Amino acid sequence: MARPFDVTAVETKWQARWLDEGTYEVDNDDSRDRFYALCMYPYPSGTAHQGHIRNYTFGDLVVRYQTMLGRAVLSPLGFDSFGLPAENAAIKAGSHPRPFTEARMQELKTSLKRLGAVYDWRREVYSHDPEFMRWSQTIFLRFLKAGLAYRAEAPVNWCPGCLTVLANEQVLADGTCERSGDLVERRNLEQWFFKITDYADELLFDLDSLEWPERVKTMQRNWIGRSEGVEFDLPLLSDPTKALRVFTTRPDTGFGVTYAVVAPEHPLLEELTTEDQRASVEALVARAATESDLERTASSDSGAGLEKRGAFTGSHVLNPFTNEPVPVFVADYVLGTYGTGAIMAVPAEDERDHAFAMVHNLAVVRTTEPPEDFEGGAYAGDGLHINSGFMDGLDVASATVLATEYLAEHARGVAKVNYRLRDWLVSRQRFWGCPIPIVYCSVCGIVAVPEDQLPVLAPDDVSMTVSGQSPLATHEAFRTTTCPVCDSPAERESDTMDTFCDSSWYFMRMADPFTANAAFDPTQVAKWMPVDQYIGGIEHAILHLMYARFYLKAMIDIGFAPGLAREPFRRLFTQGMIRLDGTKMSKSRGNLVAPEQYYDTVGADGLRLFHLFAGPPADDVDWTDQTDEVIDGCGRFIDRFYRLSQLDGVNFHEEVDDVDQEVRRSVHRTIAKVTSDFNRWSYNTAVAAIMELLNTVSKWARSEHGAQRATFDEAIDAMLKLLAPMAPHVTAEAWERRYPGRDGVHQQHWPVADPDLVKSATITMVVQVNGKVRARLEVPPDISMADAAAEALEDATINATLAGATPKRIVSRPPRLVNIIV
RNA sequence: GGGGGCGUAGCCCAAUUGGCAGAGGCAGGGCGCUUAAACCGCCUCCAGUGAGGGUUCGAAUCCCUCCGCCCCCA
Repeated sequence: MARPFDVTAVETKWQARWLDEGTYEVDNDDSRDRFYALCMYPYPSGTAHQGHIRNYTFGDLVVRYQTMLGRAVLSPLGFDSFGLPAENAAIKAGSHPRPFTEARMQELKTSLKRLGAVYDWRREVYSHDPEFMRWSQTIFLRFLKAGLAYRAEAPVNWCPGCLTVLANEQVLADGTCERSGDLVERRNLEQWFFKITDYADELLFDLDSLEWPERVKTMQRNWIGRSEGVEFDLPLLSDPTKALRVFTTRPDTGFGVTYAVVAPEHPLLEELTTEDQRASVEALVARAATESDLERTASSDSGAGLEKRGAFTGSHVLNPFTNEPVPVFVADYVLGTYGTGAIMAVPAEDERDHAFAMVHNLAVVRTTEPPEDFEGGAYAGDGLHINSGFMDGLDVASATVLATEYLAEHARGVAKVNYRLRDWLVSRQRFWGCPIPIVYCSVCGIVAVPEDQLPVLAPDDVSMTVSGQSPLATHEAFRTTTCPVCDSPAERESDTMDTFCDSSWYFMRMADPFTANAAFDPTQVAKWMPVDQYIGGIEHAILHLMYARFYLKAMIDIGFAPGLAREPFRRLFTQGMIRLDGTKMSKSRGNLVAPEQYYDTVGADGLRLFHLFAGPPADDVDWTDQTDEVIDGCGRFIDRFYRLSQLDGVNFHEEVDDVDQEVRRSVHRTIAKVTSDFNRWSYNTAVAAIMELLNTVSKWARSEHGAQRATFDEAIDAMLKLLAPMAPHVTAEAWERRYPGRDGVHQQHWPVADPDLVKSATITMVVQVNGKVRARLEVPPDISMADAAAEALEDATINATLAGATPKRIVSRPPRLVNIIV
C-alpha cells in the first residue's frame, strides 16, 4: 500500500519521544484532578496477541482522553510474572523460569511500546521482583498475625498431571484440571488459607456501590452464594440425646421431610451405619473420596447414576415436626464442607431430593400446593401450605417465620446464614511463586520469618523435576534452617503463594512504588485509589476481582493500608474476546494472529483503529477472512485523513457561506457525538462518526466550491484532537506539521462542542396517517406538541390523504413525528 | 439443569432507549484518473430486523413461545 507518510518512521519517532520526554509520567503530588486508569497487568506470555492489543488500545485511549480532559492520569503497567506456564516451560527446556519469564516480559513490553501505549514506566511492578515479594510476604505475615491466615488440613483438589493442588475454580465442570486435562483427585494436605469468608457479607453488599457490569456483579453474588435459613436438630431414633444437625433454607417444608442425608465425611456416619449396611456405605465413602466437589455436586441423570450415589445407613432420625422416624442416607452430593454436612430431604419441594427419592423408593409428601396446571415432580415455588399442621393455609414466607419459631422451641433451631464461598486456599506446591515466609520449628511450631529477614527468596539451583511435592522441599539447604525465635532446628515452608495474592495488591504498589522501606505510603496511595477505570477480561470476573477486593478490605482492617476507600475498582470494563474459528484466541490454543505483521503495514494506528471500530468493545470479535481487508480499510482512512490534513487537493475561498456553516455544524455535532460515545464505551460508533465527518469535509474542501480557510482549519484540528486518543502517532505527526514548535495534539484540551451549532436550525418531522408516512416537514427542533399537530394538519399532502375525514386521534411527538389516526 | 447475553443487507455493525430501518466499514458493480494496473477520487447495488404470537396509534427495541449461537454457574 502506498502511504502518504512513512508509517514506521513516524510511529517510531513518536514512541521514542513519549518515552524519552516522560510524557505520561505523573507525580503523586500533581495538582490537577486525578484519574487512575489501569489495565489488568498481563501474564508475560511473549509477544502481544490481538487480545492484548484490544485491551491496551482501550486502556491507552482512556489515558490519553482523560489527559486531554485536563486530568493527571496515572497509567502504570506491570507483569503478573509468577505462574505455572513459566515453570513448565523451564522444566521442559531444562532452564530456570526467571530468564524465561524476563525474556517474555521484554517481548510483551516491546509489542506494547510498538502499539504506542503509554505508561509511567517508573512504576512498573512485576511479581517476582524481590522488593515486591518482600511486601507480598509481609502482607501474608500481617494477615497471619491478625488471624486472617491459618493452616488447616483439608481435602484439596490434587491434579496428578500438574502434581499440585488446584483451587476449586481451576477444576472444570467435568472434574478435570483446566490446564492439563487430567482427572482431579481428592487428597488431604496441610495448607494455608486466608479467611475471605469473614468478609463474605461485605463483599456481597459492597457490590451495590460499584459501577461494574451487572453480569460481573451477578457472578460475584452467585459465587458468594449467601443463603438465609435455619440450622436445627434431627434427633437419632436410637438415642434421642444425640442428633443430626442440618441446615435448610426451607424450614416451612418440614412436614415433608421424609429422609435425611449426610455427607460421606460426616463425623456421625460411623455411628449411624448399621452392620448390615456397612459394606455399601463404605463402598460409597471410598468412591466419593476420589471425586472432586464439582463432580459430586453436578446433577446427574436420575436412575442408575443416582442410585449408586447414595446408600442407606440403616439408622433413622425423628422429623421434629411430625415426630415420625425417617431414614438416614449417605450421599456424595452432600458436601462435608457446606453447611453442617447433613441435610433434611424434602422430595416434594426439591428437585434433587425428588429424583433421589424416586430411585430409592422414599415417600413424597407435598407441603406446598402447586398451581393447578403444575406437572412434574418437585415444586419449589410459592403456594399455600398443606399437610403441614400449624402452617396449613399459609404462604411460604409466613410459614417460614412460624417454622423457624417452632424449630427454635423444639429442635434447638437457630436462624443462620450460609455461604457458598469457601476460605481461600493460598498454598501452591510449585516453585515459581512467592515463598510463604514461615518456618516450622521443632520446638515452637509455626513461626513467622521476622520481617527484617524478608524477602524469603528461593535458591536458583532447585530441581523442578516433577516429584509430587514442592520443588523447594527437595532443596536441603533451603529447607533446613533454624528457628528465628529459639534457634532450634527448623524447616522452611516449601509451598509458594497463589499468584492471585500478587495480583491482589499490585495496583496499590503502582500508586506509590517510591516510598523507601514500605510496600507503599497509604497517604500517597489514597491520592489515586480507588482505580477510576479498570479494564480487563471477563475471565477475571470472579476470582481476581473478589480476591483483590478482599485484600484491600483486610489490609485496611489490619492497619496496613489505613485511610483507603474499601473498594479497589470504582469502574470496571470487561472487554470481549477475540475469537478465531469459534474459539478464544490464545497462546495455549495456538491460534494467535501476531500484531507485528500489521505494525509494518497499516501501522499501530491502523491496528488500533480496527480494534476500536470492529464492534462494541464489550462484544466478542470474530477474526475472519475479511478481517485483513477491514484493517486495510482502517489504514486507508488514516491515509485519507492525513492527506486532507496536509491540504492535498483542497480548494479555498474567502467568505463564509451557508455551505461552510453547514460543515461547521457537522464538525460540532461530531465533537458532541464522539465525546458522548467515549463516555459510554461506544468506540465503534465514535470512529464511524469521524469517518463520516471526513467524508463530508473531504468532499466539501475538494469541491469546486471549496472550503473557507478558518472553517477548514477548525474541522481538521477538531478531527486531529478527536482522533488523538485513538490514533496517537499520525495525529501527533500531522499536528506537528501544521503547528511546528507548538504544544503537541495530546497536550491540547479536548474539544468542546458549541451547543448552538450542535442543534440544527430545523429538523425533519415525519407526518403519518394511520402509521404510514405521508409527509415530511422541516420544523424547529423545539416545536410544541400543538404546533407540530397544527403544521401537520395544514400540510397539503396530508389534507389530500385525509380527504376530509375527521381525525379520531392525533399523536404528536415533536419534533420527530406526528401520527394522525382516522 | 439454572442464570445471563446475542440473532438487523453477502459480511462486520448503526439506529441517541417505543417514532422515517441505515451512520460507518468490508466485499461486489460502475465511472473518472492511468499507455495499463495498483493507488487515489466519485457514484452505486443490497435487508424489513432468526420464526411465530401479543401489547401499542406505532415494535429491531417491551411481553410470551420456539429455533440457533455464545458466556457464567451447576
